Amino acid sequence: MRSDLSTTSYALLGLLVFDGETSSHGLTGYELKQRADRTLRFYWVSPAMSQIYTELGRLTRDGLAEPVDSVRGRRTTRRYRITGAGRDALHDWWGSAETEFPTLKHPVALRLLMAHLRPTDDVLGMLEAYVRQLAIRRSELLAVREGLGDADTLRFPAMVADWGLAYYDFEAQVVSGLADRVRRESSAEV
Amino acid sequence: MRSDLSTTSYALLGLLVFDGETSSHGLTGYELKQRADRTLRFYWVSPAMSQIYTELGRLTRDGLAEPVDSVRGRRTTRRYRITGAGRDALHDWWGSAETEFPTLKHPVALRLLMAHLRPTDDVLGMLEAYVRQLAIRRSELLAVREGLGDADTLRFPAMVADWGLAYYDFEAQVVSGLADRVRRESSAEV
DNA sequence: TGTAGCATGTAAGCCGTTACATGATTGA
DNA sequence: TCAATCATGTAACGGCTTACATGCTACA
Repeated sequence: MRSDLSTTSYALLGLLVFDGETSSHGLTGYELKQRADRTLRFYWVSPAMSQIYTELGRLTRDGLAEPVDSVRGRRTTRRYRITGAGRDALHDWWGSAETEFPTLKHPVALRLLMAHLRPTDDVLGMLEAYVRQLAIRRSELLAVREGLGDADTLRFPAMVADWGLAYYDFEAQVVSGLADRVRRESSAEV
Repeated sequence: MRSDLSTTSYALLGLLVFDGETSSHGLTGYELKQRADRTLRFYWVSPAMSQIYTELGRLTRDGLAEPVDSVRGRRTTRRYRITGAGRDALHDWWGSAETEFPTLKHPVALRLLMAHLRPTDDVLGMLEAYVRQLAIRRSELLAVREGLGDADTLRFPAMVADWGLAYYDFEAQVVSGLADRVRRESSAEV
């Protein structure tokens, strides 16, 4: 019953709580990974499969989730549901632990910092590649957003998705501007 | 001479290359940590002291940095400089390894996702606390930006800092908007 | 019949943190 | 003289990834 979980544990518990509200009979580890890939990925992390199973084991040990084995053919799959204790733990975590400041690991910014090491074309190439990646991410997130619709139960996930879309737009705009700045300053030289 | 370093290693090597360009006699681990706190922190991570020393040991073993012991009083401090091989390794890394997409760990977004678990005031309190933290971060980064000035040698670090400032402004604006949305939607209920 | 996707786990190992341990120097 | 800051490291451990291992099911 000891509950001193990592934030990632609570994130997974959060996915289980949403599932619990739609009267399903729970999620397999595999399904949980898919949900994480669709949502958590954009503003937290999507843990590896092995990590998912490890966390489900821990949540079960702590009584925060419960497994139900269901047999289908000669195969037994294990579905997990959040428990009452799990709901309580999630609720408490939300309110108690102070909310840490976001952590950003930004390889593009890191490389740009040292861009004087490389010719201008390399720098522009990297920035343009990032803008292309942003467009892909944005379209993936847009699909998620559209899947959420305007249902009241999903208003907060929808807000988070909107936030993410705005963020990708912001990044694309800033990076395009930086690329212009690099182009201008390099042609001004000689 | 084996060089298969983590991105954090290259980030530190990047700090050493900047230092090398200003004809200093190198940096101590302690000073390197201070530089990381002023710059890397905002878009990568600022490693723990113990990590800094570990990385410096590795860079030295690989011939990418070299230590120079200087005695002052009864105290010997060890200053590190980047080597030619270190410069080459950094240059190669910049161009070779494909630039990964940024990773965001955003506890505010994560909590907002599950905001239906808590009363409106808790949600607003969290969002407002984040806006306050953003203002503090912004002012810290602004001080860094002003310290960079308009020198041509520091134009890329300046670009990155400008980007960061714009990002903090974006976040503050979006989160304020979300708070308004939460307020409106909660007063509309009953 | 074969392959892609569903499904579940263990083992090894990296990266990074906190805790621990130690001591010198500077300045109030 | 006392506290803050400078300075350097080791040990233990947590979180997470990749690699490894295994097998079922649906469908082309």
